[in-house]
Amino acid sequence: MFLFTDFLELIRKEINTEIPEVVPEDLTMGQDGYGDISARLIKYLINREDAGDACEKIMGRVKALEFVSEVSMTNNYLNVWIRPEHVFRALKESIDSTGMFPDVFQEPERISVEHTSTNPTGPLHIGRARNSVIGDSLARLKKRVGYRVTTQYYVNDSGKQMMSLYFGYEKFHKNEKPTIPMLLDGYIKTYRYFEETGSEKEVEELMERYERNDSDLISKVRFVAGIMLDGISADLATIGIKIDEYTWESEFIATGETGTVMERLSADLHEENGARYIDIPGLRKIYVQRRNGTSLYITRDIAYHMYKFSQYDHCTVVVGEDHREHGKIMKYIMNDLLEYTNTLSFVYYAYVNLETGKMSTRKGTSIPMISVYEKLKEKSMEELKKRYGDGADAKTAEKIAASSFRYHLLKFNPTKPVTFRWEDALDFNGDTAVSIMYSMVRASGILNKVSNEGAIPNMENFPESEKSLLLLAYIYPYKLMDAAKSDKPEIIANYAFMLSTAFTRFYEDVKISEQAPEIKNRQLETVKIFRTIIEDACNIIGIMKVDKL
RNA sequence: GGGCGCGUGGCCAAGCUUGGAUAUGGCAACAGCCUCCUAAGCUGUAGAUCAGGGGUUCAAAUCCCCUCGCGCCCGCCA
Repeated sequence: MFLFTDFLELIRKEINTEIPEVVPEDLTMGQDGYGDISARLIKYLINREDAGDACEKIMGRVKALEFVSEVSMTNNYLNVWIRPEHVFRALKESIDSTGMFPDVFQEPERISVEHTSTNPTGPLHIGRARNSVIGDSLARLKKRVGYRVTTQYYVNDSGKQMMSLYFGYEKFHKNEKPTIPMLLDGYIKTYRYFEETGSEKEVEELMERYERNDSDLISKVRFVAGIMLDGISADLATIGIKIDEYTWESEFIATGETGTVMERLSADLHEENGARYIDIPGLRKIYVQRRNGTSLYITRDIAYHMYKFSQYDHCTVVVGEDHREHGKIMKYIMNDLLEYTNTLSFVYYAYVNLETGKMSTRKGTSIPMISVYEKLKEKSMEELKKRYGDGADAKTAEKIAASSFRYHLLKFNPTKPVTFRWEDALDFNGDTAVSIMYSMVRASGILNKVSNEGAIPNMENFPESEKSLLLLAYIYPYKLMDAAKSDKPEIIANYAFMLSTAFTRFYEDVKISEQAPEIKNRQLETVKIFRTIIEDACNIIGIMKVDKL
């Protein structure tokens, strides 16, 4: 996966000669105020008679490592101080030779990340955008650690909501040239019409025709859905998200794949009044075919996953928390019933609420992602004008808007419900994309304005602020591995903010342009290291690079 | 009713997977810092019964049980 000098492993090897049970998780770096690296040995030492002896030996061995300057043993923790020049060199060598830290090599696994997959019944709203932001960052993260990644959007064009969209167009706007606002209007009116008439019969009929593979209807529905979908893709593009593959759910009906699903599941099928279901241990009956022989959502989703498994070794799906049970069922069906060895994982997120309550496209209470983006752009432009007057750059405002939007939705643990507040979304201070971008701009400013005078860099006298920055930069590979392993892109978002803060402290602490040439040259390299890593991390979480702020 | 998720300073979060040394940040508040590589920044002060109770352990924000509060799911919908 990664190729880099692993100081933690080198220390662990020395510890293992005395305490073989110590695992990588027992060592932490730069996480607390004790040593640069700390090894938690208490649980191995507590019942050991020769603990003192073992510690003495470990300290001697670790101290002898070339990159270690000091060791101590406090409260059964081994604290190790690192010579910053070794960290500096490890970072610099990687960046000089490969342009990145850590260096990566390609993994053989092919991974699919499915995200967004919203019914194309309206523009992307901020709730769904949370899905997109998480999914896209996850895909970028998996790519960064070496996987071959494809992003996917599963277009649900065969359910009640899609039929309602089509029905709304036919009933309220027939023969007009369809546009997104018009379709949305028809959709909202349709739901009101259902409420007034107390019947959804017309749409149910359409659903049945659709299920029966009525090609004329399918092409008409697809046409209407396609207009909405183009709008969604355009919305996604404004925040830097491109989806590699769109798969239409109706395909699986048209090609007969849902029939294949029934065949493959035949050994596990039960029948009730002509409908078919499977039993999931500890759960209710899960119906996979209606009495009238048509397929259900889960049937088509199984067909979709059979397709995905034919192309990818691992599939990750980002879905709302209301799909938790569905996810569990899918895993059981794919791995236990259909006996696939491909792996399937789900990332669940809680919905975005408004202070006034829930969002709903059909009730017209959702906030479109694009309107938040526009407001962000507007506010960025105001701020830029304060600084540059007429020289304010609209492209920069767009990048600020896209980055801020993404960061705002990504930085929190997806399991926590978030309440969208305009004042928070439009804040550019503190833990925000802008302050991270600002640190990059400052780094670039230094590199552009302060020149290297050719002296041999001094490898001593690292100020604390520089050392902290280097140590934090150095733990990037661990953060990447941690985030990729646990499907948590927010770890990278939190890290990016920490790293940018460490840089800003260094920046405030040391005036690089005024340093002696041999210090200055080293510190310019430190800035370059920071810029390389922060750009790398920002690329994963979708924060864009700007020249000026 | 059953299942799942969440509960950390006034507000918003990190930490929980793998129990261990002073619970980490941001916003808001207060006090400072721009003739100096961009102050959308930095420094400092104040602010926490880690929802409550019980248990396991030498050690619990972290693991287990119970209670409370909030959210989600429990369809031949998607």
